[in-house]
Order: sequence, then C-alpha cells, then structure tokens
Amino acid sequence: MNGGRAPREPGGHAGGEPEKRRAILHAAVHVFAEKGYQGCRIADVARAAHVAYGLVYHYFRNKDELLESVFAEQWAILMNAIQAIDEGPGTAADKIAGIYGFVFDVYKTAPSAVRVLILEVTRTTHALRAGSTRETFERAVQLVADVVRQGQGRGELKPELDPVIAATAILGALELAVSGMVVGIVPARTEEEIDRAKRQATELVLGGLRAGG
Amino acid sequence: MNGGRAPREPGGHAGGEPEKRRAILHAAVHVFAEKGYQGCRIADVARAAHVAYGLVYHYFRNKDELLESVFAEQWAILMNAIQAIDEGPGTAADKIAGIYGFVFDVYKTAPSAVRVLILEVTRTTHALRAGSTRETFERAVQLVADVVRQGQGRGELKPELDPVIAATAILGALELAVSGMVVGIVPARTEEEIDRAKRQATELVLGGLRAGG
Amino acid sequence: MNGGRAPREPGGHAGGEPEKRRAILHAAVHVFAEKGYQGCRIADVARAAHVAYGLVYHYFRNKDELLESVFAEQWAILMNAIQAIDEGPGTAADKIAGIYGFVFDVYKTAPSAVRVLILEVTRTTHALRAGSTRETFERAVQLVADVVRQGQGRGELKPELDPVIAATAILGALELAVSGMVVGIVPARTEEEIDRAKRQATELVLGGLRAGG
Amino acid sequence: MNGGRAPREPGGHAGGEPEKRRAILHAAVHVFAEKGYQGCRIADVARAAHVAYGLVYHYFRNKDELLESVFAEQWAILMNAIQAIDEGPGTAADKIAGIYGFVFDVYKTAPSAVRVLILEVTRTTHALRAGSTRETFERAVQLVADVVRQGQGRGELKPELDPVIAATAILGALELAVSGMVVGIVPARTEEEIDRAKRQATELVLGGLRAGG
DNA sequence: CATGAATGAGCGTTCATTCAT
DNA sequence: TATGAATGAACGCTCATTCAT
Repeated sequence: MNGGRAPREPGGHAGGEPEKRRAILHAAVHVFAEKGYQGCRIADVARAAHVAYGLVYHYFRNKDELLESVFAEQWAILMNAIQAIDEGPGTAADKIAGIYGFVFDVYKTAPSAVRVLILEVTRTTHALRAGSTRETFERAVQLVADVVRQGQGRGELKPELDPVIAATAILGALELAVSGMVVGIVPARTEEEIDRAKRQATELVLGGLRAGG
Repeated sequence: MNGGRAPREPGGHAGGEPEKRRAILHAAVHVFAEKGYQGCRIADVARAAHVAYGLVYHYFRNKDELLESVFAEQWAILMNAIQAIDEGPGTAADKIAGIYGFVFDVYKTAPSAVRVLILEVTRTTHALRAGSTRETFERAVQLVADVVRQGQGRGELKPELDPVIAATAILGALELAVSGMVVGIVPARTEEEIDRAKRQATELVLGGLRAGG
Repeated sequence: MNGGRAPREPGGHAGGEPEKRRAILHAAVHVFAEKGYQGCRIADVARAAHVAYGLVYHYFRNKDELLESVFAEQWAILMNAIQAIDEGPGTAADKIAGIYGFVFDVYKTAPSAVRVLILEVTRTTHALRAGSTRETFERAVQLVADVVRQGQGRGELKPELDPVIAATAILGALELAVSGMVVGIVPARTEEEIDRAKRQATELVLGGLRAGG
Repeated sequence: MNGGRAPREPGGHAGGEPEKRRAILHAAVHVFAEKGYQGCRIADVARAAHVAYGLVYHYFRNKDELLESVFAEQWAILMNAIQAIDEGPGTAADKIAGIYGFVFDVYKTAPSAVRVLILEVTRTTHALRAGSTRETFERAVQLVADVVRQGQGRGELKPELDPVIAATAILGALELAVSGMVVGIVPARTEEEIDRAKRQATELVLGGLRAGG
C-alpha cells in the first residue's frame, strides 16, 4: 500500500489506528487501574498521554466510552488468549491451567492491565450496564464453560457440575486471587511469589473440578 | 467496634442507638447496593431514610465514614456468623458449606445486603484504603484461613495448600457466584435456583480442598 | 401571620419567597438584559446577586429554567398590566395607548426589564421552545387580540382586520420601537425623547386600526 | 461591500467567487436559520456545505465574520429590492406595500432566508455590535424613512410623523408578522394564508401612515 | 486551496461539606 | 437533635480556533 507516494504517516495513520488514539487508550489503562473509575479524570488521562484535553473527545464520545474501550481492549486480549488455549491441544485441566498461567504472567509485566481486567469488571456495573462490557464478560464465562463441557465430555471433569457455575467459580477464584495480590493480602512482590500464588490457585480450582475428586 | 458512631450516648430513647442513625444506615445499605459507591449520593440516603440532609453529617463525619459503617455493619454480621460456625462443631467442609449456606440464605431475603457485602468489597479499594474495610476483609480471610488450617490439622483438607490462598479462593468463588446471580449470568430468580447455585458452588470449592482429591 | 412567634425571617422566608431567590432572579434580569442569552453566565448572575455559585442551582434546575423564570416574571408583570387595562374603562384606542404607555414608562425606570421582555422574546426560540415562554407570549397576543375584538364590536376599530394579526402588529411595532431605543437608533436618552417616541408609535399604530381610517 | 471576502480573486474558476465559499455561505443561511446564533456550530455549517472543517476558516476569519456575511448578503438582497422599489414609480403606500410584498414573497420560497433576515437582526446585538450588521440595519431604516419622507413631501402620508420612528414601526410590524408565521402564531402553511397575512399587515400599517387617517 | 487532527479555554452542572438557626 | 439553605471546588463536555501537511 501507499506505493510510490511520499511515505507519510506523521501524526496520522494509514489504514491503521491513529497513534494518538493509541496513546490515550494506553494512558487510560494505567490511570484507570491506578485510580478506579470515579477517580479517573479525563484530564489525568490526557496528561498521561501527553495529549491535549480535547483530543480525548475527538476520539471518544465521552468518559464511559473511553473506559468501555479500555475494557473491551483488555478483554479482547484475554479472550483471544482463552480462545487460542481453548482450541489448542491438551486436557481441560491443561487449558484451565493455561488460562490461569496467562493471566498471572501478564500480571508480572503489566499489573495495570490485569487490574483493569479483573478488579473493575463487576465494579462499574451500573454506569456501564448499557455498554458491551457485560456481554464481553458473559462471553468469557461461556468460553470457559465450553472448556468445562469438553472436559466433562472426555470424562476428565466431574459430570454433575453446571458448566456455567463452574466457569463462574473458575474466574471468580482467579479474580480474587489476583485481587488479593493487587490489594496486598496475597504476597506478590517477587516473581516467585506470583508463581507460587498461581500454582496454588490453579491446584485449588482444578482439585474441585477433576472427576473422581 | 463503634466506628464512626457518635461518642456520647445518643438517641432520643436513652441507652440504645438513635433510631434516626439506624434509619440512615439502613437506607444507605439499599442506596449503596442500588447505585454503587459513586452513584450513592448523600441526598439519596437522606431522602430514603426520611431524614434531613444535614442529619447524615450529624451522625457520620463524611460519605466515606458512612459507607465504611455500612460495610462494617454488614461484615460484622457475616463475621459473627463465620465465627459462630468456626467455633461450632463439624468438619472443615461442614463449616465452609455453612458459610456458603449462610451467604446464599441471606441473599434470598436481603440481596441488597449481600450485594454490598460482596460486590463492593474490592471495588472502592482506593477511596476506602485508609478505612477499616480492608482490615475487616483481611480478618474475614484470616478467619476462613483458620478453618482451612484446622481442617488441614485434622487431615480433612489437602495439607499442601496455603491457607490464605485457599481462603481467598473460597471467598472469591463465593463472590463471583453471588455476583453472577446479581448481574444475571447465574439464574437466581426462584429459591430453587438459588439453592442449586449454592450446592454447585459449595461442591466445586470443597472438591478442590478435600484431602486425597 | 407568624403571630406571637419569634419574628424570624433571617436568610429564609415565612410562606413567602426566599430573599436569595429574589436576589438571583433580580440579578439575572440585568445580566440577561446586558449580555443576552448566550453571554449570560451563571457565574455572572451569582456574582451580581452576591450569592454562591451553587445556590443558583439550589433554586433553579438549570440555566434554561432560570431564564425561563426571568421571562415568566417579567411577562407576568406585563400581562397583569395588560389585563388590568383590558378590564378597565375606556375605548380600545385608550387601552392600546395604555399598554404602550405602560411599557414605555417601565422603560424609563427599568430598561433592563423591558429589554428582556421585548428583545429576548423571539430570540431564544429554540432553546426555550419547550418551556412556557411561547405560551405566555401567545397569551399576550390573545389578550391584545381581545382588545381589538372588543373595539371592533363597538365600531371603534376597522372590522375587516384579523384581530390576531392586528395584535401581532401592535406588539411588533412596540417591540421594534423599544428595540430601536435600546439599540440606539431611536433617541431615548431623556424622558422627553422617550415620551416623544411613545406618542409617535402609539399614534402610528392607532392610525392603522381606527375605523374609517 | 466585500465584507470578509478573500482579498485576491479566488475560486478555481477564475473571475468569480469560489464555489466552495458560496456553498459555505449557502449552508450557513440554513443552519443559522435552523439553530440560531448560539446553536450554529462551524462543524454544522461545514458538514451541511460538504466541505472540510478548516475551509470555513480559510474563507472567513471566524464565526462572527461568517454570520456577519450571511446577514450582509441577505440584507443586501433586501436592500437592493427596497432601493429598486424606492427609486421606482408609485406612491409611498405602493412602495411600502411593495416592500412587504417582497418579503412575504421571499418567505414563500425561502423561509430560512427571511428568518435570518428578520428573526436574528436584533438578537445577536452584543456579539455583532462591532460588525457591520447594525449599520446595515440602520441603513435599511433610513431607506424606509426616506420613503416616508417622500410620501410626506407629496402629502400622501401624515406630516407629523417622525420618519425614523415610522420606519421603525413599519419594519417592526413586518418583523413580528413574519416572526408570527415562523413561530406558528400566525398561520402560514399555504400560499393563501401567507398572502392573507401580507394583505392584513400591509393594510394595518398603511392605515397608520396615510394622511387624513 | 484543502483537510481534519490537535488545542485548550470556558462553562454548565454536580455534590460533598459547612453553617446558621 | 434536627433542618435545609449556602458554599465552592471539581470535573465532564463543547467548540471556536489553529496548525501541520
């Protein structure tokens, strides 16, 4: 594309996403994670993104839409990972362990992202109810429920469990484990501590799911 | 605990807690549950309590203290229940089942209370960090962790689990299960549906904890 | 009223209108007249009323409602005057002259009020369309149209005129005469100049209305 | 007049006014008439003109100048008509009737234009005070006043009337008659209704002016 | 000429908190 | 105790204007 023309792509874009929009979204993740929904001011995001106040409103209709986008993006990443794990090889236990592994690994390098992902999901219930957040979350539950169903079909997991409730518990345990780290109840200062928490949480939830438990 | 309570013996009724204070607290539970932290305005609470605006500030230093008190009260109820269950007879599994049973039962008659208890705990992290909420929450984790430790001591639960992480997962699964009901992912319209969700969630988490799983 | 009780009526009221509300409304008339709808900032009104910013929103839902109230009040005064003139004695010509006289007289002592009354009526059409302004204006037209009808009934005014159109013209001529004074096209610095403009305008419009003209 | 026009011969078409500038001006008339001064956003005009945002600022220094130009253009049309009528044959009454006729006729085919012409004249007083609008308006008044003077000189109109005040009333009655149609007080849905309103208004004002009334 | 991204001051509105009674 | 009027800082959003290309 753009063959022969001047190779411009300055402050703008060329079929892709404007870099300033990226910067805003990127900054929003951190500010949002740091200060929560109510404490996350547009001015903070703009400043963190080294961008003029008004530009936020050039790319996003309003605060809700901006934070919805943050949600959507973070969840999209997680969803892709879950789906890839889901469609890949391995037992149901492997896959669930894989999901846990992914989230804990991301936490090591980008705790803010995980924080948004996990901590704020249920939080802003009302304000964002109309948005796509809830559907996205439901889809995640369904995706994990599918993993459970497959595992039940292969006789790996307890057949009597309701897959949706099981999926809820799987993600719930994951959420509070990460919450615990974020809040400081569960120690997670070193990589080893994080790995330890990961192993424990994984073991715990898998123990409840395995057939013949 | 007496957090935020007026120091001198208040109330027009001598000896007890002033009824207006009660009304405010009571109203706050519902408004808080209904609208969340940010959406919960002092004016709403006062109106719902059929009390003058300023009276809220007579009994509570500020918004945070009011909502802290709501937390504290709801958690106190749960803590007492947990403690009673803890100190009572039965295996660790019985006790954990008892805790789950208690929360789900309260949900049947007072979903607002549970909503506050569960949904808002991690939410308002930053705003309330200075307050007693976190300590209360930690104490709950420790209480459950004690149950786990006791169970491990008696050989009922897997000895290799970190009690704190286990407790975190126990409450985490509980949280998201209830969240699921509140948000509507998990069906909970009838008493039977709620009981079913309770059984499933209990089974799931206990499966992960039992020794020889 | 208030017999025997402590004669309090401090910053408050006693069955009447709070004085601060009065002050805000009073200030709004001037600021509105001075700067027009768009230029009239809430901050200006508050400052002019020697009142805190937020108090404006204590008494008025928003800017539109405030300015609607200004309209309503000014028009109410005019309407009362018109109605009194209408119901009083005299020929239709006397009554129309009376209305003109009233408006020009008010202009001498309170040009701001007239300015709001006249200049801004049609102006903020869209913003205030939903409000009561238009209905009020229509009522004024009807009231004047009634005067015309009565005059036609008594043979004083041309019978072939549509009373509504006549009323529209009567008020229109009045409006632009006053507009002319406000804007400076028609000289109105001294009381004499104002009276001269009044006489001329009255004569002009009456000339068009009188039977056998 | 050339107010606000790009100095050098513009347009891709050599010799005339650039068509984009035309489009902007044309669009501005409608948006302005539709939304009023404050509601008329540059973005709206640009969109309606199918032109890039920034181009508006290429042809006009700022919003005020754009809307001044709209005024100027519309008034120029009216002024030319008035002047032609003025310099043409006929009595003063004929000429005034001609002016009324012109405005009402334009209203039939381009109500937006008349709306701008009439409704917004006095409105934006302050914002545009520095501009040429007022002078233009004053010139219109003078032009009509000249017609009155001529009529007085020929003994057709009452000699005792101040020509300026008379002109003010003539235009005032015209304004409110049209305003009434625009706002909906005076019925103007069919051509017949418009014509009826025209005749009534004309008769009314001429009745006030004719000598021996 | 033409584009539209980028800027930032300005303003309406909310709402926790205080205060006079 | 109880009331609710009064305060003002804070923040979301708009939109005229500029600028780089």
